[in-house]
Amino acid sequence: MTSKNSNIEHFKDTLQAEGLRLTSQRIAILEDILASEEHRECDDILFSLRSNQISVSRATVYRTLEILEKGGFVRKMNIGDGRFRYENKLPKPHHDHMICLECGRIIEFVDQEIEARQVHLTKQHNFKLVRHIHQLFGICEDCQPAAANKGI
Amino acid sequence: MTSKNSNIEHFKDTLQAEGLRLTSQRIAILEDILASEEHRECDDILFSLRSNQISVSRATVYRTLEILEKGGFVRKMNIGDGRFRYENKLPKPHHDHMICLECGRIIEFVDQEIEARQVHLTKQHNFKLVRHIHQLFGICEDCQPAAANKGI
DNA sequence: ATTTATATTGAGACTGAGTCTCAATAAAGC
DNA sequence: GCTTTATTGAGACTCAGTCTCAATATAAAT
Repeated sequence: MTSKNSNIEHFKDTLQAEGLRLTSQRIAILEDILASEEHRECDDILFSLRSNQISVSRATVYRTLEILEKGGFVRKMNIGDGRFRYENKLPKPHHDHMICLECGRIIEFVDQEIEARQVHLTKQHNFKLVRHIHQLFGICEDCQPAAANKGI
Repeated sequence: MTSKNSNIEHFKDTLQAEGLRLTSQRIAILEDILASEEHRECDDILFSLRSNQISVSRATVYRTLEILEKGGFVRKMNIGDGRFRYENKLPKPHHDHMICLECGRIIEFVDQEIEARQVHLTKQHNFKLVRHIHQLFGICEDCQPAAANKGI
Protein backbone atom coordinates (compact mmCIF):
# COMPACT_ATOMS: atom_id res chain seq x y z
CA MET A 1 0.00 0.00 0.00
CA THR A 2 2.89 2.33 0.60
CA SER A 3 3.84 2.47 -3.06
CA LYS A 4 0.21 2.88 -4.04
CA ASN A 5 -0.14 5.79 -1.64
CA SER A 6 3.06 7.30 -2.92
CA ASN A 7 1.64 7.11 -6.42
CA ILE A 8 -1.46 8.92 -5.27
CA GLU A 9 0.73 11.52 -3.59
CA HIS A 10 2.70 11.90 -6.78
CA PHE A 11 -0.55 12.30 -8.70
CA LYS A 12 -1.72 14.92 -6.21
CA ASP A 13 1.50 16.87 -6.74
CA THR A 14 1.12 16.64 -10.50
CA LEU A 15 -2.42 17.96 -10.28
CA GLN A 16 -1.50 20.79 -7.95
CA ALA A 17 1.34 21.86 -10.20
CA GLU A 18 -1.30 22.35 -12.92
CA GLY A 19 -3.95 23.92 -10.71
CA LEU A 20 -6.09 20.80 -11.04
CA ARG A 21 -8.12 19.21 -8.26
CA LEU A 22 -7.85 15.80 -6.67
CA THR A 23 -11.27 14.22 -7.06
CA SER A 24 -12.61 10.84 -6.06
CA GLN A 25 -13.13 9.96 -9.73
CA ARG A 26 -9.53 10.71 -10.63
CA ILE A 27 -8.23 8.66 -7.71
CA ALA A 28 -10.49 5.74 -8.59
CA ILE A 29 -9.33 5.76 -12.21
CA LEU A 30 -5.65 5.94 -11.27
CA GLU A 31 -6.06 3.13 -8.72
CA ASP A 32 -7.82 0.97 -11.26
CA ILE A 33 -4.99 1.47 -13.72
CA LEU A 34 -2.30 0.85 -11.09
CA ALA A 35 -4.00 -2.43 -10.25
CA SER A 36 -3.84 -3.71 -13.82
CA GLU A 37 -0.97 -4.88 -15.95
CA GLU A 38 -3.10 -5.02 -19.08
CA HIS A 39 -3.29 -2.88 -22.18
CA ARG A 40 -6.90 -1.77 -21.88
CA GLU A 41 -9.22 0.48 -23.79
CA CYS A 42 -11.37 3.16 -22.15
CA ASP A 43 -14.42 0.94 -21.81
CA ASP A 44 -12.43 -1.84 -20.17
CA ILE A 45 -11.43 0.62 -17.48
CA LEU A 46 -14.98 1.95 -17.22
CA PHE A 47 -16.41 -1.56 -16.78
CA SER A 48 -13.69 -2.49 -14.32
CA LEU A 49 -14.64 0.53 -12.22
CA ARG A 50 -18.32 -0.36 -12.45
CA SER A 51 -17.64 -3.90 -11.35
CA ASN A 52 -16.26 -2.32 -8.20
CA GLN A 53 -19.43 -0.26 -7.74
CA ILE A 54 -17.65 2.90 -8.87
CA SER A 55 -19.68 5.00 -11.26
CA VAL A 56 -17.73 7.41 -13.41
CA SER A 57 -18.77 8.82 -16.75
CA ARG A 58 -16.99 7.86 -19.94
CA ALA A 59 -16.08 11.52 -20.51
CA THR A 60 -14.34 11.67 -17.15
CA VAL A 61 -12.39 8.51 -17.89
CA TYR A 62 -11.15 9.99 -21.16
CA ARG A 63 -10.35 13.30 -19.48
CA THR A 64 -8.46 11.63 -16.66
CA LEU A 65 -6.56 9.34 -19.01
CA GLU A 66 -5.32 12.42 -20.81
CA ILE A 67 -4.03 13.92 -17.55
CA LEU A 68 -2.46 10.61 -16.54
CA GLU A 69 -0.76 10.28 -19.89
CA LYS A 70 0.70 13.76 -19.70
CA GLY A 71 1.87 13.06 -16.15
CA GLY A 72 3.66 9.91 -17.25
CA PHE A 73 1.41 7.58 -15.25
CA VAL A 74 -0.10 5.97 -18.29
CA ARG A 75 1.02 5.06 -21.78
CA LYS A 76 -1.50 5.54 -24.56
CA MET A 77 -1.05 3.20 -27.49
CA ASN A 78 -2.63 2.72 -30.88
CA ILE A 79 -2.51 -0.72 -32.42
CA GLY A 80 -4.33 0.39 -35.54
CA ASP A 81 -7.77 -1.04 -34.81
CA GLY A 82 -9.38 2.31 -34.17
CA ARG A 83 -9.32 2.29 -30.39
CA PHE A 84 -6.61 3.51 -28.04
CA ARG A 85 -5.23 1.25 -25.31
CA TYR A 86 -3.83 2.47 -22.03
CA GLU A 87 -1.28 0.75 -19.86
CA ASN A 88 0.12 1.43 -16.41
CA LYS A 89 3.47 2.98 -17.19
CA LEU A 90 4.80 3.56 -13.70
CA PRO A 91 6.73 0.42 -12.90
CA LYS A 92 7.93 -0.18 -16.42
CA PRO A 93 11.02 0.55 -18.39
CA HIS A 94 10.61 1.38 -22.06
CA HIS A 95 9.37 -1.47 -24.22
CA ASP A 96 7.59 -2.16 -27.49
CA HIS A 97 4.89 -4.66 -28.39
CA MET A 98 4.22 -7.88 -30.27
CA ILE A 99 0.49 -8.12 -30.98
CA CYS A 100 -1.28 -11.37 -31.78
CA LEU A 101 -3.62 -10.95 -34.74
CA GLU A 102 -5.72 -13.87 -33.54
CA CYS A 103 -6.32 -13.28 -29.85
CA GLY A 104 -5.10 -9.72 -29.31
CA ARG A 105 -2.54 -10.84 -26.74
CA ILE A 106 0.25 -8.31 -26.26
CA ILE A 107 3.81 -9.35 -25.52
CA GLU A 108 6.28 -6.69 -24.46
CA PHE A 109 9.83 -6.60 -25.76
CA VAL A 110 12.91 -4.39 -25.77
CA ASP A 111 16.06 -4.67 -27.81
CA GLN A 112 19.03 -2.43 -27.24
CA GLU A 113 20.38 -2.98 -30.73
CA ILE A 114 17.16 -1.75 -32.26
CA GLU A 115 17.09 1.23 -29.91
CA ALA A 116 20.66 2.08 -30.92
CA ARG A 117 19.94 1.73 -34.64
CA GLN A 118 16.97 4.10 -34.31
CA VAL A 119 19.21 6.74 -32.82
CA HIS A 120 21.80 6.15 -35.50
CA LEU A 121 19.29 6.32 -38.37
CA THR A 122 17.62 9.49 -37.16
CA LYS A 123 21.01 11.17 -36.68
CA GLN A 124 21.85 10.33 -40.29
CA HIS A 125 18.81 12.34 -41.38
CA ASN A 126 19.45 15.09 -38.85
CA PHE A 127 16.05 14.19 -37.44
CA LYS A 128 15.45 14.83 -33.75
CA LEU A 129 13.91 11.64 -32.37
CA VAL A 130 11.16 12.28 -29.83
CA ARG A 131 9.40 8.92 -29.54
CA HIS A 132 8.77 5.81 -31.55
CA ILE A 133 6.24 3.09 -32.19
CA HIS A 134 7.44 -0.40 -32.94
CA GLN A 135 4.81 -3.09 -33.22
CA LEU A 136 5.29 -6.65 -34.43
CA PHE A 137 2.05 -8.21 -35.62
CA GLY A 138 1.70 -11.95 -36.01
CA ILE A 139 0.45 -15.13 -34.41
CA CYS A 140 1.39 -15.94 -30.84
CA GLU A 141 2.51 -19.38 -29.74
CA ASP A 142 -0.89 -20.33 -28.33
CA CYS A 143 -2.79 -19.33 -31.46
CA GLN A 144 -0.61 -21.07 -34.03
CA PRO A 145 -2.54 -24.36 -34.08
CA ALA A 146 -5.85 -22.52 -34.44
CA ALA A 147 -4.45 -20.19 -37.09
CA ALA A 148 -3.06 -23.15 -39.07
CA ASN A 149 -6.55 -24.67 -39.17
CA LYS A 150 -7.86 -21.48 -40.71
CA GLY A 151 -5.06 -21.59 -43.24
CA ILE A 152 -3.23 -18.51 -41.99
CA MET B 1 3.46 5.00 -70.26
CA THR B 2 4.38 1.39 -70.80
CA SER B 3 4.87 0.70 -67.13
CA LYS B 4 1.69 2.57 -66.32
CA ASN B 5 -0.21 0.45 -68.79
CA SER B 6 1.34 -2.69 -67.43
CA ASN B 7 0.16 -1.66 -63.99
CA ILE B 8 -3.34 -1.20 -65.31
CA GLU B 9 -3.09 -4.63 -66.97
CA HIS B 10 -1.94 -6.11 -63.69
CA PHE B 11 -4.86 -4.42 -61.94
CA LYS B 12 -7.24 -5.79 -64.53
CA ASP B 13 -5.92 -9.30 -63.92
CA THR B 14 -6.27 -8.87 -60.17
CA LEU B 15 -9.87 -7.75 -60.59
CA GLN B 16 -10.74 -10.55 -62.95
CA ALA B 17 -9.26 -13.13 -60.60
CA GLU B 18 -11.78 -11.91 -58.01
CA GLY B 19 -14.72 -11.53 -60.36
CA LEU B 20 -14.54 -7.75 -60.05
CA ARG B 21 -15.03 -5.26 -62.87
CA LEU B 22 -12.67 -2.72 -64.36
CA THR B 23 -14.43 0.61 -64.06
CA SER B 24 -13.38 4.10 -65.04
CA GLN B 25 -13.44 5.14 -61.37
CA ARG B 26 -11.10 2.34 -60.36
CA ILE B 27 -8.67 3.15 -63.14
CA ALA B 28 -8.73 6.85 -62.30
CA ILE B 29 -8.00 6.15 -58.64
CA LEU B 30 -5.15 3.76 -59.43
CA GLU B 31 -3.64 6.21 -61.92
CA ASP B 32 -3.83 9.01 -59.41
CA ILE B 33 -2.01 6.90 -56.85
CA LEU B 34 0.60 5.73 -59.34
CA ALA B 35 1.30 9.36 -60.18
CA SER B 36 2.05 10.30 -56.58
CA GLU B 37 4.94 9.49 -54.28
CA GLU B 38 3.18 10.92 -51.25
CA HIS B 39 1.54 9.36 -48.22
CA ARG B 40 -1.96 10.68 -48.70
CA GLU B 41 -5.26 10.33 -46.93
CA CYS B 42 -8.51 9.51 -48.71
CA ASP B 43 -9.56 13.12 -49.15
CA ASP B 44 -6.19 14.11 -50.62
CA ILE B 45 -6.79 11.54 -53.33
CA LEU B 46 -10.39 12.64 -53.78
CA PHE B 47 -9.37 16.30 -54.19
CA SER B 48 -6.53 15.36 -56.50
CA LEU B 49 -9.02 13.53 -58.73
CA ARG B 50 -11.41 16.48 -58.64
CA SER B 51 -8.65 18.87 -59.61
CA ASN B 52 -8.36 16.75 -62.75
CA GLN B 53 -12.10 17.05 -63.39
CA ILE B 54 -12.69 13.47 -62.26
CA SER B 55 -15.68 13.07 -60.00
CA VAL B 56 -15.71 9.97 -57.82
CA SER B 57 -17.55 9.52 -54.56
CA ARG B 58 -15.72 9.20 -51.29
CA ALA B 59 -17.25 5.77 -50.78
CA THR B 60 -15.80 4.56 -54.06
CA VAL B 61 -12.37 5.88 -53.15
CA TYR B 62 -12.46 3.96 -49.88
CA ARG B 63 -13.76 0.85 -51.59
CA THR B 64 -11.11 1.00 -54.28
CA LEU B 65 -8.32 1.67 -51.80
CA GLU B 66 -9.30 -1.52 -50.04
CA ILE B 67 -9.04 -3.51 -53.27
CA LEU B 68 -5.73 -1.86 -54.13
CA GLU B 69 -4.35 -2.61 -50.70
CA LYS B 70 -5.32 -6.27 -50.90
CA GLY B 71 -3.79 -6.46 -54.37
CA GLY B 72 -0.49 -5.05 -53.14
CA PHE B 73 -0.76 -1.84 -55.18
CA VAL B 74 -1.12 0.38 -52.17
CA ARG B 75 0.14 0.44 -48.61
CA LYS B 76 -2.27 1.62 -45.95
CA MET B 77 -0.63 3.22 -42.95
CA ASN B 78 -1.74 4.60 -39.64
CA ILE B 79 0.38 7.25 -38.00
CA GLY B 80 -1.88 7.51 -35.00
CA ASP B 81 -3.70 10.74 -35.83
CA GLY B 82 -6.99 9.06 -36.63
CA ARG B 83 -6.73 9.02 -40.41
CA PHE B 84 -5.23 6.38 -42.65
CA ARG B 85 -2.63 7.29 -45.27
CA TYR B 86 -2.11 5.45 -48.51
CA GLU B 87 1.06 5.24 -50.54
CA ASN B 88 1.91 3.83 -53.92
CA LYS B 89 3.57 0.55 -53.04
CA LEU B 90 4.45 -0.76 -56.49
CA PRO B 91 7.95 0.53 -57.12
CA LYS B 92 9.08 0.32 -53.53
CA PRO B 93 10.97 -2.15 -51.44
CA HIS B 94 9.95 -2.52 -47.82
CA HIS B 95 10.60 0.51 -45.65
CA ASP B 96 9.46 2.17 -42.45
CA HIS B 97 8.81 5.82 -41.62
CA MET B 98 10.15 8.81 -39.72
CA ILE B 99 7.31 11.28 -39.18
CA CYS B 100 7.85 14.95 -38.40
CA LEU B 101 5.60 16.07 -35.55
CA GLU B 102 5.77 19.66 -36.80
CA CYS B 103 5.11 19.51 -40.51
CA GLY B 104 3.92 15.94 -41.07
CA ARG B 105 6.73 15.22 -43.49
CA ILE B 106 7.44 11.53 -43.90
CA ILE B 107 10.94 10.16 -44.47
CA GLU B 108 11.31 6.53 -45.47
CA PHE B 109 14.01 4.31 -44.01
CA VAL B 110 15.10 0.67 -43.89
CA ASP B 111 17.66 -1.00 -41.72
CA GLN B 112 18.67 -4.59 -42.19
CA GLU B 113 19.92 -4.93 -38.62
CA ILE B 114 16.54 -3.92 -37.26
CA GLU B 115 14.79 -6.29 -39.67
CA ALA B 116 17.04 -9.11 -38.51
CA ARG B 117 16.51 -8.32 -34.82
CA GLN B 118 12.74 -8.40 -35.31
CA VAL B 119 12.97 -11.89 -36.74
CA HIS B 120 15.26 -12.96 -33.93
CA LEU B 121 13.03 -11.51 -31.18
CA THR B 122 9.84 -13.03 -32.51
CA LYS B 123 11.51 -16.43 -32.85
CA GLN B 124 12.53 -16.21 -29.21
CA HIS B 125 8.85 -15.94 -28.28
CA ASN B 126 7.79 -18.56 -30.80
CA PHE B 127 5.71 -15.79 -32.37
CA LYS B 128 5.02 -16.00 -36.09
CA LEU B 129 5.82 -12.54 -37.49
CA VAL B 130 3.37 -11.41 -40.17
CA ARG B 131 4.03 -7.68 -40.50
CA HIS B 132 5.34 -4.80 -38.46
CA ILE B 133 4.96 -1.09 -37.90
CA HIS B 134 8.01 0.95 -37.05
CA GLN B 135 7.55 4.70 -36.85
CA LEU B 136 10.05 7.23 -35.55
CA PHE B 137 8.38 10.47 -34.48
CA GLY B 138 10.37 13.64 -34.05
CA ILE B 139 11.39 16.91 -35.64
CA CYS B 140 12.80 16.93 -39.15
CA GLU B 141 15.83 18.94 -40.15
CA ASP B 142 13.77 21.75 -41.69
CA CYS B 143 11.53 22.17 -38.66
CA GLN B 144 14.19 22.24 -35.98
CA PRO B 145 14.67 26.04 -35.98
CA ALA B 146 10.90 26.60 -35.81
CA ALA B 147 10.49 23.95 -33.13
CA ALA B 148 13.29 25.48 -31.07
CA ASN B 149 11.45 28.81 -31.09
CA LYS B 150 8.41 27.12 -29.65
CA GLY B 151 10.56 25.53 -26.96
CA ILE B 152 10.17 21.96 -28.17
C1' DA C 1 -17.04 25.84 9.83
C1' DT C 2 -18.90 28.91 6.15
C1' DT C 3 -18.36 31.20 2.25
C1' DT C 4 -16.48 31.96 -2.26
C1' DA C 5 -14.34 31.21 -6.56
C1' DT C 6 -13.70 28.06 -9.85
C1' DA C 7 -12.42 23.28 -11.41
C1' DT C 8 -14.90 19.06 -12.33
C1' DT C 9 -18.51 16.08 -13.36
C1' DG C 10 -22.24 13.62 -16.00
C1' DA C 11 -25.48 13.31 -19.68
C1' DG C 12 -26.01 13.64 -23.88
C1' DA C 13 -25.17 16.34 -28.15
C1' DC C 14 -21.69 16.53 -31.43
C1' DT C 15 -17.63 15.41 -34.64
C1' DG C 16 -15.19 13.11 -38.14
C1' DA C 17 -13.29 9.10 -40.41
C1' DG C 18 -14.90 5.41 -42.36
C1' DT C 19 -18.76 1.91 -43.55
C1' DC C 20 -23.23 0.53 -45.14
C1' DT C 21 -27.66 0.69 -47.81
C1' DC C 22 -30.15 0.73 -51.81
C1' DA C 23 -31.91 2.40 -56.07
C1' DA C 24 -29.85 3.68 -60.41
C1' DT C 25 -26.19 2.61 -63.59
C1' DA C 26 -22.72 0.25 -66.18
C1' DA C 27 -19.49 -3.78 -67.21
C1' DA C 28 -19.07 -8.41 -69.34
C1' DG C 29 -20.56 -12.27 -71.48
C1' DC C 30 -23.88 -14.15 -74.51
C1' DG D 1 -28.40 -5.62 -78.20
C1' DC D 2 -29.85 -8.12 -74.13
C1' DT D 3 -29.22 -10.03 -69.61
C1' DT D 4 -27.00 -10.66 -65.48
C1' DT D 5 -24.93 -8.85 -61.82
C1' DA D 6 -21.12 -5.87 -60.01
C1' DT D 7 -20.54 -1.01 -59.10
C1' DT D 8 -21.61 3.56 -58.12
C1' DG D 9 -23.21 7.80 -55.56
C1' DA D 10 -25.74 10.03 -52.01
C1' DG D 11 -26.58 10.12 -47.82
C1' DA D 12 -27.75 7.52 -43.60
C1' DC D 13 -25.29 5.29 -40.18
C1' DT D 14 -21.54 3.73 -36.80
C1' DC D 15 -18.36 4.25 -33.34
C1' DA D 16 -14.54 6.19 -30.69
C1' DG D 17 -13.67 10.15 -28.82
C1' DT D 18 -14.63 15.29 -27.76
C1' DC D 19 -17.38 19.11 -26.37
C1' DT D 20 -21.12 21.74 -23.91
C1' DC D 21 -23.25 23.35 -20.03
C1' DA D 22 -25.85 23.22 -15.88
C1' DA D 23 -25.19 21.08 -11.47
C1' DT D 24 -21.78 19.81 -8.13
C1' DA D 25 -17.58 19.45 -5.48
C1' DT D 26 -12.92 21.02 -4.20
C1' DA D 27 -9.65 24.21 -2.12
C1' DA D 28 -8.63 28.36 -0.34
C1' DA D 29 -10.06 32.37 2.19
C1' DT D 30 -12.53 34.17 5.95
